[in-house]
Amino acid sequence: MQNFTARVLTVVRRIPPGQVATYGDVAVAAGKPRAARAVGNIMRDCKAPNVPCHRVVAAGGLLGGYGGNEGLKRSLLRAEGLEVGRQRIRNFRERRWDPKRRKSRKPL
DNA sequence: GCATTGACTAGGG
DNA sequence: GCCCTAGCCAATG
Repeated sequence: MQNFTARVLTVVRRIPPGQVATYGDVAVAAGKPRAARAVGNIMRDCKAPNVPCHRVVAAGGLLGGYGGNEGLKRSLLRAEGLEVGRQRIRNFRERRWDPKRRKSRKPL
């Protein structure tokens, strides 16, 4: 078992390109469905380069933030094939990462 | 250990 | 569709 932070980073790392997850989704995948806020705080640090923090957005498809460079976040997401509006992702529902699809662990 | 902060979320007006 | 409020959690001083 690792710290919540470590789990969150691991989860975010598993988000494939072209897809996005909300802070709440990440929190759920990390084991604490109510820690969306904490997830945001952890992202804020975002010191791990292997963690695509720009793929983590707010609920409803809102962009959320990006250390003050939210414009950059829009560009990155758009570059991955997402339809980003002024402050919301249009095809968010289609591009939302499915945490249930995490690594098929060979159910036997 | 307590108080404050913050890339959050859901609900009500 | 927008603004405000209450709840929740980890990190930091």
